[in-house]
Amino acid sequence: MREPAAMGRPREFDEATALTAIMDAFWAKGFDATSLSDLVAATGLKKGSLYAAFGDKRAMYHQALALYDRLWIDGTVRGLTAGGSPTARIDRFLQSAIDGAAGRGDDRGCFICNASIDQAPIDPAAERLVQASLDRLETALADVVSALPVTAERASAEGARQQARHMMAVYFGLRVLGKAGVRPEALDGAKRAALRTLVGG
Amino acid sequence: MREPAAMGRPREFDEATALTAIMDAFWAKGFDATSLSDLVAATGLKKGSLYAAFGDKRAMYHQALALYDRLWIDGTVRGLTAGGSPTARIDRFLQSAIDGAAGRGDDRGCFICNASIDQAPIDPAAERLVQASLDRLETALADVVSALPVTAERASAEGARQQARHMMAVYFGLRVLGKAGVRPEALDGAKRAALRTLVGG
DNA sequence: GGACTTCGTGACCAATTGGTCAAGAAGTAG
DNA sequence: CTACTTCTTGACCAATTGGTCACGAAGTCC
Repeated sequence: MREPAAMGRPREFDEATALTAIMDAFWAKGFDATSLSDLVAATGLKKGSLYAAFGDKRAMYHQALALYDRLWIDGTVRGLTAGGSPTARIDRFLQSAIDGAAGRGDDRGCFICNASIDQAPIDPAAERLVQASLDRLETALADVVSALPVTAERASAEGARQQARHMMAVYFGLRVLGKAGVRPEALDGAKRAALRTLVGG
Repeated sequence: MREPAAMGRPREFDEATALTAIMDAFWAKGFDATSLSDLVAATGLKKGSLYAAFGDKRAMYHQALALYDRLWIDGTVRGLTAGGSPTARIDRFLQSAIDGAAGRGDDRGCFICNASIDQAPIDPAAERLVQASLDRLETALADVVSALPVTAERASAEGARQQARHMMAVYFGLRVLGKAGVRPEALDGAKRAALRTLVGG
């Protein structure tokens, strides 16, 4: 945590922006399909600098996941804790999965979702990072669900947790279907059916 | 479609079992992480034979996806069209996503789900194959939903479609969460909350 | 100024990647 | 048996993979 120090030659590039570029690369193509040359191209740095600053490829991936958590999960959690009725917040949450999908331009989906599929099962450190993000999402969702009008079903904390996890599943399901190229209108139908769940008793 | 013919030296291996081995390999590790050597090891064949019989790596992947559709999606669709009440069938459907997950041994998840994430966005042929499987699942699910007691919500065919897509999303969401290592009990809670959706009016 | 430390660069590395091909083996048709 | 066709095998290929390292450049500290 020593800010000053820094003896010798100072770094010429900004680590934060470099890591953002790394995150974008991994996010877009996944761990295996992203080569060192991709990372070099994305950051504009040379391999040597990359290794000196971030460690090997796996370490870069982990730091990219952590950065995603700070940049995007943070934002999502904030979006869930404020702004409109509980239902509206959950609607926005699910809608973000639809917008990020087939809508042209951004077909990267959700980095956490991608990492769950291809790295979590074979990389314990990646799994831990993913789980941390999932936990934060689930907690935020549980809070929103608890703020909904009370029903028999969600009278207990456990019932609210279950509904929160249900919404998580819908969210990631929409992400998968979006990546598969399912039309946005179809995703919207799924979303509406899922939301209808929350109102009734 | 000529069964007889076969001039010259006959093949020494069974193409069907070889393709099954290929499918298992791609299913377990994804397209990028599965190397030709992996395929050679999985099938017991030499590279030359593999290429002669199935084409290049991408072609093998496509055939693996098609085989998965025949072997597993077929089975899932059958499980949805018979055996128990509509609710019980959907329960079984969702439960299969939970069983195939954190339960030790099989952490391959669902091949279609994996392919949606890593190949569908960059391989049009893979996307088509995935979509075909998704369509079959959705149709089967819509039929089951229509067999449920009628409610205002699913009075229309469109309403039933939406609920079917909702269940699809939950299914794939459970697959993702399962790959991320979420505990089976937590997945079960999400499943129960999702199923409760279907009963009420 | 000099001593010291860190950084950037490009050359270099072994291993693996997906893929091809010639030659011999093993069949079938007449 | 001969002619022909297909299959199997292993050697071979260029390109790329992730990763290292020595050396000169560029700073800080006294």
